[in-house]
Amino acid sequence: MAVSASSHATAQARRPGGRSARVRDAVYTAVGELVGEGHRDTMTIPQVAERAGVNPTSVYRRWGSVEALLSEVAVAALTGDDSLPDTGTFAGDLKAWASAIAEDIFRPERGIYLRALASRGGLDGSCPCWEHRLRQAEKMAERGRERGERTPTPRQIVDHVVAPLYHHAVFGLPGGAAYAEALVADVFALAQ
Amino acid sequence: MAVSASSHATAQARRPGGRSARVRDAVYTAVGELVGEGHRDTMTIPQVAERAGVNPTSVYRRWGSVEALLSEVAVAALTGDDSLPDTGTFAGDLKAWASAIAEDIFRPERGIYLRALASRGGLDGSCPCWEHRLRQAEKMAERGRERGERTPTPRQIVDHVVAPLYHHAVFGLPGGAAYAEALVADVFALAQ
DNA sequence: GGCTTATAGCAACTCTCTTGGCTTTAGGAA
DNA sequence: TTCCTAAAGCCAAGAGAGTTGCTATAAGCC
Repeated sequence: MAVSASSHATAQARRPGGRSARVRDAVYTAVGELVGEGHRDTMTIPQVAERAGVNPTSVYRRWGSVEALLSEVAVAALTGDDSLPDTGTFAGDLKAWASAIAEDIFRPERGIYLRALASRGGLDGSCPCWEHRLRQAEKMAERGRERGERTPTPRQIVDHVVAPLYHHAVFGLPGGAAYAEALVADVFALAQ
Repeated sequence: MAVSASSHATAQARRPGGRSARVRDAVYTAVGELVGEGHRDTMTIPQVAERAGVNPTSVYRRWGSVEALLSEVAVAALTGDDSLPDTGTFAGDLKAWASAIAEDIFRPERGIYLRALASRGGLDGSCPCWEHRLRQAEKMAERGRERGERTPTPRQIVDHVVAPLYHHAVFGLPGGAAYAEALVADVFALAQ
């Protein structure tokens, strides 16, 4: 899946539809397409620029390097809208959430984006998608507690469910629904 | 710390001391030095070759790209000898082991190697250092069980201690002794 | 409607990575 | 010792990435 031209999750568009915004969208889309077609390793700025119908100079000036560009696109793609499941129980939510994450990040393209982010050490010493997951975990746990359920802490949830999943995805280790379930089962034991 | 010239953990030296081995060691050392001096991002093959006193062509032919070279050096560095603690109890072993890992991988250079490995998705779909950690976990758990202690499974140990540590190291998230201890405490709860 | 400024486009140039063909060297075997 | 072969060294050409100074354009504002 290419990154949609309308996903400007990170860049603060002064005015959507302005020239800068159009260029950025075209570039994001081009990157998404190239990655999707498996040219991640050979991708260069002139190439991206050509496909985006944009002058290479513009890309050089705005992003500087393929790595910087890629990780920006990665953040946009990885922090895109995903809804939090609401099954009525914390157990059900966590299970659904974990398997949704697993299904998402073990797709080849997601792996590429994840690795692009990883290879730069997140982004400025922190990782947007990690924060994102932490917030989701907080919300899930809070909902559970409001219902009177015992839940692990948000930190435990991300450390013991999200981190192993991401780790496996990043390092190309096997991972899938069964793996996610095992992790969830473990983390439940913590709340008992 | 530069990678020692005598660490050929990966390459199968036909005969240590042969010309190929010398070249490889010189190149490994050069990479280690350059990384240590903070030139990871600007490092090129001609640069490595020059510092190693080796012809660039040789490096191109043997490794093909900086990324491939770097990840090979990374594997050598990351799977180097580290001894398993033996404190007499599983709890002690695990605690010591986790904090040793944390202390190791949160050093900047280790992070670089880890990321180099991550950015290529491990190495051929699996990650040598992960296997390494799994084997260590197996050994620790086995020793504990032989003493009649209750232990988490090796899979639980790596998933819930090693994975979060590595994940934080790779993505530049904060992590240290306190973090490692929290993880260990969690994983103990699993064995109760 | 005209002005200001940030940003994109353009064109020419440099630079060095990368590759291919060939020669030379040195390990390992007979 | 002598030969065989895999791997390293050397040289030279080319290709394409990346840069820079300048101009043109169009948002945003008075």
